[in-house]
Amino acid sequence: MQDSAGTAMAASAGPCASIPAEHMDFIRQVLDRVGDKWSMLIVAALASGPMRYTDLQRQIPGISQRMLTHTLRQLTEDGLTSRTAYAEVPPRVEYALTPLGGGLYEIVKQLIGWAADHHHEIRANRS
Amino acid sequence: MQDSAGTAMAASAGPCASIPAEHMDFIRQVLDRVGDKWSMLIVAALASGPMRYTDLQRQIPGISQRMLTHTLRQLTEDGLTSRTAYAEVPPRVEYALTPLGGGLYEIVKQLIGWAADHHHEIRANRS
DNA sequence: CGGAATCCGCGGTGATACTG
DNA sequence: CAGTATCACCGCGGATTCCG
Repeated sequence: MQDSAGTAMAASAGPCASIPAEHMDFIRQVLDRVGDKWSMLIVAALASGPMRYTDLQRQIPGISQRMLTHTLRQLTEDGLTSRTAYAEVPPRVEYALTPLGGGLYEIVKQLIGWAADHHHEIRANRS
Repeated sequence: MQDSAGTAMAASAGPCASIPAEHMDFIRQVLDRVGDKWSMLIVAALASGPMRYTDLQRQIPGISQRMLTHTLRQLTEDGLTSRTAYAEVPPRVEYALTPLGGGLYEIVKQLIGWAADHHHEIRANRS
């Protein structure tokens, strides 16, 4: 189990520093899912509560219908989000974070926080 | 602003649930960098200490020279890694995590830990 | 309203060969 | 050893149109 605020990881070639070849596989899979263009944004948007399709579209500027549908389906297939369709008129579909997706959001939240804290340093280094 | 339904996140004190439009931009930039195919893997590999070019190639199975060079350059441009060339024969170049990169690794480490903990659930959901 | 289907460009990615 | 250069692929992702 990895310490939450690891201090001296450089000292030991521990469990995470050198990634075992067996772990590489699913790490890559998770990274590919999480690291695609929209997944994290959707997870972050859903963290404030269930949302409808068009709400997500408004919440995430620039996302196309194709990518919203596609990413939502992938996330739902992986059990990170849930899809609930109400057989009404007009039709209504709500997407929500599952407990699993909520766990991922905890990581995403930190990544977003880190980005907010350090993006100016990164920008400065780029110039 | 006359929002129709989404008053929930407008008043929420949540740090990240509703991402302000101004933040979207650099969040996307960080995600694009961090979420590409190899960056996190290189950061994780470098967390155990400085490494040479060929060491990284051995450590990260499947990465091509092109992508290793390319990603390393991007990371170095952003100040996440440092490049030190020793003018010797044979030439030796060492890459290392900067403090900024070390901070990112703390997040990456948690993401890897999360992946290790839950990848079996994700796999089960996919079937 | 909530999608599905189609077309298509761009760039991320790998393979290979060459260089200092 | 540590790259650079060039080519070619293919699939991500946007725009548009149509369906239940």
